[in-house]
Formats: sequence, C-alpha cells, structure tokens
Amino acid sequence: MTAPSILANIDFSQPAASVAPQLIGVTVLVHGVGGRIVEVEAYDRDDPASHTYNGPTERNGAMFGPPGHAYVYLSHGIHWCLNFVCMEAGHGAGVLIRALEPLHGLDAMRLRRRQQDIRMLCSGPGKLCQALAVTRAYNGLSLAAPPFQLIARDAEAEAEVVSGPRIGISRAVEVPWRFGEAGSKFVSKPFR
DNA sequence: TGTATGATCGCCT
DNA sequence: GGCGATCATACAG
Repeated sequence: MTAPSILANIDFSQPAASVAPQLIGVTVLVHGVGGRIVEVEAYDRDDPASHTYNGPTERNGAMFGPPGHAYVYLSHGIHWCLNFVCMEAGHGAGVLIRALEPLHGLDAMRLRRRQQDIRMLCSGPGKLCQALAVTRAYNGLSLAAPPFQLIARDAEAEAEVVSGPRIGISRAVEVPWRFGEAGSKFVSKPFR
C-alpha cells in the first residue's frame, strides 16, 4: 500500500499550512538525537517563496514524493535544512523545521556544534541540522523509519502556537506561515 | 541592541 | 552568472 501519511498523530497529506502548527510540540529524533519542535515554516506549491513554485527539479524532487518523508537541501552553500513533505505525492509542499528545544543527545549536539549553550544548539534550520547531523544523505527518507523517529506531543500539554511572517525570504514576505511555541526560548528569533 | 558582511556552492536562468 | 527557506563575526551606537 501507500506509505503511511499519519505519523505522531499528524496527517501529512494535509496542506503544509495545516500541518505546520500541529508539528509544534512534536519530538523529532535522528539516531536518537533531537528534541521538541518549537518553530516551523510552511511552504506550498502555489507559493512564490517555495522551492517548488516553478515545478519539479532534481533538487526539490523529494517534495514531489510521498508525504511524511524528508526534504533536505543545502542553503547558501553552507547549511543543510530539513523539511517534512506534505499533501499527496506529486503536489510539492512541505514544512521547514526551524528550531528545536534540545532534549536528547545533548552531548552529541554540543560536540557537533562546538557550542555549550543549549540555546545555540538548535535555534535555526542550519543549526539543528548540524546538531542532528542531517545532510543530503537523508533527503527523501521516510520519517516513519530509522534514523528518523517522531513522537506525538502530549495531549495534556497542548502547545500554545503563535504565527508570523517567514524569515529570510524575499517573496511573499507577509504570508504568516511561520509558527512557533508561544514563549519558547529556543526559537531562532522571537515572535512579535 | 542592532545592522552589515563574508563564507561558499549548487541550482536555475 | 546571479542569487539564496543561513550563520557567525565585526563593528557602531
């Protein structure tokens, strides 16, 4: 059958802007290292700021694959960025994972980041990929199987989600598709 | 506290 | 050949 699109109680076959706020509070681990998601951004096919806006290419191919998989790309020739693919296969939407609250494997993260301050380990898309050792090798992999592990957020501890404009883009600047946990000290930039 | 800038490379025009 | 879904450092105030 088709790949599972429901992971950690989240249906990844929904639009990215619907999936994104639900991801706040979900724990993501790579080889057992990671933490709670506290900041994400949604990108859709009909979105001038999305890599998929102009259709499938070799780089963005994973986002046109099945939902619940990873899309990993290199930013500015330096930093890797991790996305979760949304909607049905062939659509081209995803959610950029921008920041985590580090919980598991802190020693490994500190070594990889060469940084002791816990707030500097995963407070940005490039930082968290370095902390979790995510590279192109993980592009297209299912989030339902190792090395990935998704853990649903605690139903009792519902996260309060706030939103605002996305960061570091030059088109569709005012679309409020950045989502974060209210009051979290681990986001890349505070929400206003 | 904030603005500016360099690093560095692959994708897309 | 231009330009990033970024980050760390170097300044200015």
